[in-house]
Formats: sequence, structure tokens, C-alpha cells
Amino acid sequence: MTADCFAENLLKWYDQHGRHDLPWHHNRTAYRVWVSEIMLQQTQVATVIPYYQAFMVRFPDVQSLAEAPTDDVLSHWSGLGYYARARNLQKAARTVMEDFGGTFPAAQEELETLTGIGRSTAAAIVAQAYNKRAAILDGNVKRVLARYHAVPGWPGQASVQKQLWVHAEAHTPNERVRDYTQGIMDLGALVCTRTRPACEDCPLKKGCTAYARGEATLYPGSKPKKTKPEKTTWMVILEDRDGRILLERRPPSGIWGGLWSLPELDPAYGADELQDACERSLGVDCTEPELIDGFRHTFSHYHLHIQPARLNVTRQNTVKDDAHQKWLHRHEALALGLPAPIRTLLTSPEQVSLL
DNA sequence: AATACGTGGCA
DNA sequence: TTGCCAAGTAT
Repeated sequence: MTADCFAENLLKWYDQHGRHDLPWHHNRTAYRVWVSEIMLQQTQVATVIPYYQAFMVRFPDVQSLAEAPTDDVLSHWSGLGYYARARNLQKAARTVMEDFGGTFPAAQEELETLTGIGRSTAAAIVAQAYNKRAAILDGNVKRVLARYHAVPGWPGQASVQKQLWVHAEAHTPNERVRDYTQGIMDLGALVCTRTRPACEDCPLKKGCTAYARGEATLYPGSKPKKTKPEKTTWMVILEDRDGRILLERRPPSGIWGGLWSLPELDPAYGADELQDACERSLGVDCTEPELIDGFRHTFSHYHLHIQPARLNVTRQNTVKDDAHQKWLHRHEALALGLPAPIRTLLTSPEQVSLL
């Protein structure tokens, strides 16, 4: 334990002010902790909670997750984002069943071999589920440590991250690792916040270098700003006489991988070429295409200009697939992996159909 | 090492 | 309206 009582002060604060009643705090099995950690990657607690609850009802253990249809897993993830997490989650569940005899590995080293589990997530599972010593370094911890030690630079930079890992390891105590781990995340989320940190309420202010300098908000260093690339694409709204809209399954990797969306066409096509392109690449027979408004959707790394076009389909080779149909109806437009502006164009689940 | 991967909240 | 970013990992 370091002489400045970092962990002790943090634990004392955690007992009084920390979060002790989140859904994954109850019945803390490795499986439940694992699912929560994956959902919480780059995603805020408030967003995760309802997804976590529903997920646990449908997939209460590793076996049920491993045996489920992937569509079922994806649909429970739909709206949460970063869908590779869901695909990796199930892949890892199947690995646990096949290679680990259905028992979740308890060693950080072994956990890291499972896809979707990196160093920090493996450590979080070890600490949360088994109360075994392991250092985590998520966004909250990075912020706390960057301020406490006045570590300059942007944590996305490998050299900066490396220093933060050293500090994370050094502060992690041998006792009460579970509470410590939850506590330092809670501190980052509730006190040592990105903007307007509540330094006066912080149990670590005494040893905090940035606080001593009155420079808490200068840390961690901000991401170097780059001009976001702009991308343009076509999302085609194909509607038949019954008002049903065509969807297609997206490739397993890439944006909205494995989900259903409006057909996406090569942006190189001009508006005048859309009809031909649809008939050729989607195998449908369209009448006059009519361009709807284009709009822009912003992702974290680029601006996506989406140019939806409406086309009337005169002939539709509908392949009935009850399982998929049911899936779409149950989860409505949210399940489609569409950016919000397009969702509004889908009037009701009953109008959604597959080709 | 740098980039791709979502969504919603907030200043 | 726009930019930033939140319990990161895979490639």
C-alpha cells in the first residue's frame, strides 16, 4: 500500500458514497459480471441498465447464450451500438462451453484469450467476480489517475496509456479489490467528472497533483482534433403496394454488422442510376424512383451524408422467413440498425417485410 | 500506430 | 446545430 493511503481513502469514500445497487452487483457470477462489463464498454450506466435486465432474462447463463440463435443475441443488443460486442460475446460463450467445459475461466490471462475481452475487461471480471487482485484502466480510472499524477498527454496515445497502467497497478490494493475497483470507477463517474469535477468532495484531493495546481480540468489531455471525413451513401426505401418496406441483412462486419437495414447502395451511383442499380443488385422490379430528402448523420469519426431514395416496387419475390419476420416485429424499427432519422420513415412494424 | 465501431446526453 | 465523449477491443 502506498504511503499516501490512496486505496484506503478511496474505500472509505466508496462505503459512504459509492454505487452499491446496480443490477450486476447482485448475484455476482463471472457470467453476469462479464456481460455487464461488455455492455458498459464505451456506454454509460443509465443506457446499459434496461438492456442488461432484458438480456439476463433471455440469457441467464453461458449455456443459454451459447445455444441461442445469433439473431436473438443481436436483437437484444439492438439500439445499444457497437454490435461487434454482441457477436464477440456469443462467440466467447461458445468457446467457454466448448473449450472450458462450460466453466468461466478465473485467470485474467485466460479471460483475455476470449474475443471481446481485453486487458481492462479481464481485470474487471477478475476483481468483481472473484475479488482477486487485478488493475483496471477504463475511462474513469484514466481520468482520476491522469489528474492525481498530472500525467500530460492524451490517454489514447500508447505512451500515455502505458504510464497510466503503471499508476493503476501501483494503487490497486491487495484487500477489498472488488470494492476498490468499483470505487475508483464511481469516483470518476460521480466526483472526478470530465467537466466541473467536484474536487472539494474528493477523498483523494490531498494527494492530487492537478488539484494542488488548480488544474484538474487540464487532465487528461484532449484528443488531437482532426477534421472528420465525410462519407456519402444511399439508403434506399423500397416500398411495395402494401406499403411494406424492403430490408436486407448487412454483412457480418462493418457498420451495423449482422443487423437488418434499408438496402445500401454504392454512393457512386447518381440519382438517375438508382433504379437500374436497385433492379440489378437487389433483383427487384421498380417503377419511377423518387428522391426524398437527404440528411447528415454524425458518427464519432465521420459525417455520414445519407441520401435516401424512395422507389416503388411493382413485383416482389417475397421469401417467407417466419423467424426473421417475428424478430423484426418484436423489436420494431429500433432493431433495424438504422440511424435515427431513417427510423421515422418506417411507419409500423407491420409494414416491414423481407424480400 | 491509427482507425473502425453506435448511440445518446450535454454544453 | 455542432462537437465531444462514455465501464475498450479488434484489426
